[in-house]
Amino acid sequence: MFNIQFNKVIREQETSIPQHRKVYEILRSHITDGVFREGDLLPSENELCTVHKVTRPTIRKALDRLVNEGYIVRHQGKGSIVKGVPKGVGILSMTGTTSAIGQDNLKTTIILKPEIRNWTEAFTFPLSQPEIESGCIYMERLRLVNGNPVFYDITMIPNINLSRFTSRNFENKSLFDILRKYYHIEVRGGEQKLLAIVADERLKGFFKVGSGHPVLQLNRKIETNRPGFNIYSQVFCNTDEYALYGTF
Amino acid sequence: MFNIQFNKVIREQETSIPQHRKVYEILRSHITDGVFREGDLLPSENELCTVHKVTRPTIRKALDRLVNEGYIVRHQGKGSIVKGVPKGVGILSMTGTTSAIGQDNLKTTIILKPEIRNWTEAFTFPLSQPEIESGCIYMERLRLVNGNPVFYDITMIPNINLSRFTSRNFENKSLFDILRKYYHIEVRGGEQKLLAIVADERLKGFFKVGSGHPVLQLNRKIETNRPGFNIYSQVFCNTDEYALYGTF
DNA sequence: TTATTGAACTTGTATTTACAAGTAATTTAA
DNA sequence: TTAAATTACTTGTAAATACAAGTTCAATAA
Repeated sequence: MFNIQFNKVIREQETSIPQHRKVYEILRSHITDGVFREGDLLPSENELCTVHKVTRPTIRKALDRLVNEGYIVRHQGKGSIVKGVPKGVGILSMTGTTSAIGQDNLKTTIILKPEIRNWTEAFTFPLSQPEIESGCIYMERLRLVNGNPVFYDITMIPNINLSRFTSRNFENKSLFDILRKYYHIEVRGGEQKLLAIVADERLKGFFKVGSGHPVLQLNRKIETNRPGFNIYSQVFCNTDEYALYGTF
Repeated sequence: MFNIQFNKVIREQETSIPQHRKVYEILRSHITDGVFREGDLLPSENELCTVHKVTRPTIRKALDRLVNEGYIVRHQGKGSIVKGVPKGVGILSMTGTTSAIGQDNLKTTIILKPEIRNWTEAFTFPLSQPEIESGCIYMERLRLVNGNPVFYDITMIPNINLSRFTSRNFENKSLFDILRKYYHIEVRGGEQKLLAIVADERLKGFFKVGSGHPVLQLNRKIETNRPGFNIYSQVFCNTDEYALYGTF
């Protein structure tokens, strides 16, 4: 009796992260890193139980999340089959262009290095008082897919507790990876507005297109695990070659 | 012992739908129908247990899904708070324009009544052999929001076991409600491609816009609970007045 | 009166147990 | 040899139990 208590305390000292979440993270990384590949059969729930030293409901909670996010499908009687990394989930239901396209074909040119600015509004999204007071980090980037300029995005982040942020290198790196790795900021969800516009002079220059060219515009507010810390971005896409793809 | 078994058998004769799903459906409909409104505190999990005569894990599974779909948020120590019907989830992560906009402001004009056609492809999505062989039901509609033409959509559905389908009335009604109600077909998920185009002659006429007007184009494949039965649709949106809105 | 404590709620996590139901391969009977 | 039945897996559902942890409010002590 006392032993169980004791072990629990020890475990929570180590992490305080719930078991089902840890199992989820492990399995997820095994899929993204290619340990499990598309079509593979995951170890059975009971096997996972013994490996991770938890019970079935805990394993199932981890698997539930993987199903929800599209990493696996489950079949009664057969097992859990890896669907792979939800590819196209990309820019519509995910957060960055990097995760949408994949790092290989994506090159990033910094149009405007991160700098600190004042703001009162972010792409039609209203700001909270703390957000306004802390100011924002402003950045402009052009993304090239296979050498062609496809995305032009403006990012605005509240300047709260982000030491050395403006001096980091964002070329060919995911902003969200950096936020996760160095600042423990994770994306929880968000909202977006989508519209079709005609390229203005600036966009015509970036995308190397003529007059009257249609461009897809995305305004988004991205919510994080840090309450009140939202990331705002405006993305313009030239969809001539690459349509935006998403699943739901 | 025997009694428990017995009750279970009876229950399953009645429905065969899992308890957590039934609770989910009830709570969901209570939110969509306005029994619970935005900001309301849902009955506590224990209260729901006694009301629905199930245990907490079952209730929690139902609530989990409501959280995932954005109907409620939960706060430890406080309770479950109703967020309302996920509005903007609309056209980007949901299925129809009706559910995106709401029935009130939406009027539908049938441009081309449902008719049976042959098909070999559906908006760049490849078709399976059974789908090709069964033919498709083809339909064109124009949707007006507050009197303005905003959506023009083409729908293609495999002609499998849909008796009296072509004679049904689709004006101001959700196609997906009809499929759910009369044919027990439910949407499971789907994929979509998004791009910005310039309005052609036909679209210029529908949307009453001039030359060079940008239009948002959506090609989507919608998967259902009936294996191999997919709905294909192509939606054109005039985003001048109404930007597409979505959450993730 | 004001700050603090504590009790009574709420949801969050986790285990244990049991059986239902689908799948696949093996064994058995024709 | 072939078809049917068995068995040994798999995931799906559900209950009963326990405690952790956050919230709220009323009772208590300063």
